[in-house]
Amino acid sequence: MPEPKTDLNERYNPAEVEPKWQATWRERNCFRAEADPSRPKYYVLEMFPYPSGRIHMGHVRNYTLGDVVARYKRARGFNVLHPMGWDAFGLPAENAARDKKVHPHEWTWANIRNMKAELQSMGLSLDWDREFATCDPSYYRHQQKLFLQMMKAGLAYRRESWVNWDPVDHTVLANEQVIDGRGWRSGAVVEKRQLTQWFFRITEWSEQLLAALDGLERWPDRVKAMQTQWIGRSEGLRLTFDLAGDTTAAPDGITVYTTRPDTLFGASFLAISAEHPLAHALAKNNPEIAAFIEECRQSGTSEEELERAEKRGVLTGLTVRHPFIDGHTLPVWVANFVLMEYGTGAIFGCPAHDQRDFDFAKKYGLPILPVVAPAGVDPASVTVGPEATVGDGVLINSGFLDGMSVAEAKRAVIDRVEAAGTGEATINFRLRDWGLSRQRYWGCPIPVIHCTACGIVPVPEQDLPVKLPMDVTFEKPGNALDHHPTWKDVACPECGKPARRETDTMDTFVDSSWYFARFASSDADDTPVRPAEFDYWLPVDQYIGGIEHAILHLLYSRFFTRAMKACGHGDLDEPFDGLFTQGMVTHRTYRGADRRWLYPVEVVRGEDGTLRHAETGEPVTEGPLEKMSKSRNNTVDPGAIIGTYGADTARWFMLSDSPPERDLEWSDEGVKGAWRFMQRLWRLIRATVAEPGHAGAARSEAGTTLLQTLHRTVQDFTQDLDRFHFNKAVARLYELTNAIDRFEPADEADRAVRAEAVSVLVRLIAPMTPHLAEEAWAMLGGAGLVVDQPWPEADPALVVQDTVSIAVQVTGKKRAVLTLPRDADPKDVEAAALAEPNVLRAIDGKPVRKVVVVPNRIVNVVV
RNA sequence: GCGGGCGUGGCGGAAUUGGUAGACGCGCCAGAUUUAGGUUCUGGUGGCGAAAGCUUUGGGGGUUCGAGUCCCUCCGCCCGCACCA
Repeated sequence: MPEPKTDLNERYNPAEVEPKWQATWRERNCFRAEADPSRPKYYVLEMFPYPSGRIHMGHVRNYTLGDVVARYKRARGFNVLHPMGWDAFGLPAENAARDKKVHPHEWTWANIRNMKAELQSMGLSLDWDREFATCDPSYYRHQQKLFLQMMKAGLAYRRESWVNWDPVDHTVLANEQVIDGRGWRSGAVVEKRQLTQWFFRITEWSEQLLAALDGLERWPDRVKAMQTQWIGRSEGLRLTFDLAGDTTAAPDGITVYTTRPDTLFGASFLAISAEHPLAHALAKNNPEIAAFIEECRQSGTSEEELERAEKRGVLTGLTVRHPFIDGHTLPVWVANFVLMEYGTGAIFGCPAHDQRDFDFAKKYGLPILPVVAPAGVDPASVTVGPEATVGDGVLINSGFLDGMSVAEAKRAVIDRVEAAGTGEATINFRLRDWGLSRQRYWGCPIPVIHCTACGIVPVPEQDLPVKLPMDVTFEKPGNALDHHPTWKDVACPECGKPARRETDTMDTFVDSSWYFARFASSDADDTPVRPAEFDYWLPVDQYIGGIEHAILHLLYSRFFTRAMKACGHGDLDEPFDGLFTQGMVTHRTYRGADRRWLYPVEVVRGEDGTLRHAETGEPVTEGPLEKMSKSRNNTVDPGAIIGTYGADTARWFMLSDSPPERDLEWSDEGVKGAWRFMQRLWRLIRATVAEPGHAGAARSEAGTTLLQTLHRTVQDFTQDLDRFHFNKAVARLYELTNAIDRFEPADEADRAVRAEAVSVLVRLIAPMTPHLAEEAWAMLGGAGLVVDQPWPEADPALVVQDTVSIAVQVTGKKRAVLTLPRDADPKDVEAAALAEPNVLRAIDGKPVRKVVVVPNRIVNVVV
């Protein structure tokens, strides 16, 4: 027998093993994907990174999850597409240019080179041949082409509107990019400005974008709920009130939107937004209104301020006629709580049944007339309470509506208004068109030319791409394209006279709205996407990324996919068939004596258990778990972890313990645990290689048990991978490893069983720790590479156990556990249960009223 | 306020349609190996109890032979949206 002791103590060395297998995979083009209609495809995609310079733990988690799926599906026989690229436009490059005097182009490409090397050290099964960066003209020229096609189709257009202006980043932001009144990137309080901007007509598909959410069965409910809310569909009535008396101020009347037409008889005023055109017109001759409008503009829009803000308004002096009550008029107010962006920017107020109208009426002494008697309240004795009542009930004080339910009354009012021709039933959406103009240099140029004679002229296709000029400076704030001395000067393509290029660039979310489609044919020169490859690879079967894109990127991509279809690119509505949103990677935070944030590596735990600074020895206070971020200094560098422990350890730790959709706490102990397991597997594999055994002879009972454990593990592990239960899958491999370790082979046949178990274990673990698996596969003498091995199949005959343990309860309390043959006769099970001394003691001579026998599970004796 | 989700040991977390609560890992305790640290191995580890046993899934109630799981109710936490008419 060989003496393996010294060999066994030899450590697994990832620094040597991992680059070796990465090189082998690369040399053999293992992960190159080719469209092949004869094979089932599987498209795995993780949200592509912004090239900030370094990868962070969030990337490691994201790409580990995706890589497990990609490698697993590959072993299951799918033709897998698993590409990677770079979301490379964006403001940080311009900030770097300003601060470090390096051109955004240089900065970005240097970052890409660095991050690519880091990603490659993770051993991801990526098809790098399809790589592209969105800042490359070979990508954005196609985006410009798509833009022009969308313009032609009426899906991209230019108009003047109120926009969100970020005073720090000096650019406009889309509604989706304003979070609680602040810019999503800069955090600056957003201002309102009136500018002429380019928009995508996302509202074209409001209804479809909402309805199709139902069909996205493999999307998290949370994300669908957020998009539903964002799209914000409501059904109501658009109704025009005519002015009473002099109608010159608004000859066409004032149109309001309401979802409660049933409460029309309870209306006591009309209110228009301070941004309403009528309010602006009236302000010209009414200083009070002008002052109020100015005041409204300056008041904040943050949640907190709105909470405190009082409902306020000024009278316009106008009155309108009630459509159903002859001779009844309502005053018209300008009010601070009416939004111009929603509905028509005007409402009728029914104080009894809307809390805001109620507050407003209280303040200004307006009538509050209840018109809905809540269920269970006598219609004859309805009183005005301290709050508005908003529920269902029976209509009162409402003429022809009296006695109807809310739903019936809504219908009746709509019918009558439509018959009179003063309004119509309307479906209203909260969703606004997507403003895509950005006053920044480092983005995709919008390919149009402004000509004083011809207007807006698209850049002719043969002139694409409109490239960014390289000779730009960033000393002045604002748009470097605008500051460029000559770039914008161009001859009009139509009349040839001097004209001016559009200097706005596209929102970087445009770049990421179709990159997944480009991956299907990233080398296509003449077209954004080649139809055959688009049809074969799309949709993405499994998309993986952070929840922070629940609305932004995921909604824009759904719009873009429809827009591409409308422009003749593919026949697809929904880009992502399955979506998985991972949790964040968190870490403890630490602060030094002067409250400054400390890096985890600066902190040590002393012998007395207290935390101290590693160098200065000053006391350190431990803060809460927070998302890893530079502002908290609680980041851990993936490069350092991979350098010390190897990529497989980092990957294994990412998959262990925490379910992938939840936050994961990064801890040193956890990483060490993962590292120990890598070493343990390594020893097990070496021991097996040293004593492979011979199959054929009759195996021991313990050997059979091990085989059964093995096949059950294959079955359960596979199921866990299918369900994204990676933490449970990891636990099953621990259990299998424990079982193999505990197993003491009695003879050559047993050793062969162990060798078989280890061989299967290596194939199961390969998607998670691919380098170790590859090295082990080679040592075990497996043919070819482990990445090319088919997925192990569980033998149904070996999955079932011969014996089962059955708990025996007496009136619900466990008193004994029986070990019996599987599927034993219930009568025999009952008899065995009633023969247990512990059971008899618990029965204590009382009459047995009933015995419940659940086959192979439990017996409950009721006394 | 509206919408989504959650509450299980010291910690992360397991528990098919209701059927042995606490798998697996981390941490901790004890022992062995090692010159020592580290590594590795063995055993233990929800709580109370010497033990038999009792008790335990945020609190309370219910349905059931049987509830972490279903129903009612209360409490607490997280996430998203929000003057959306």
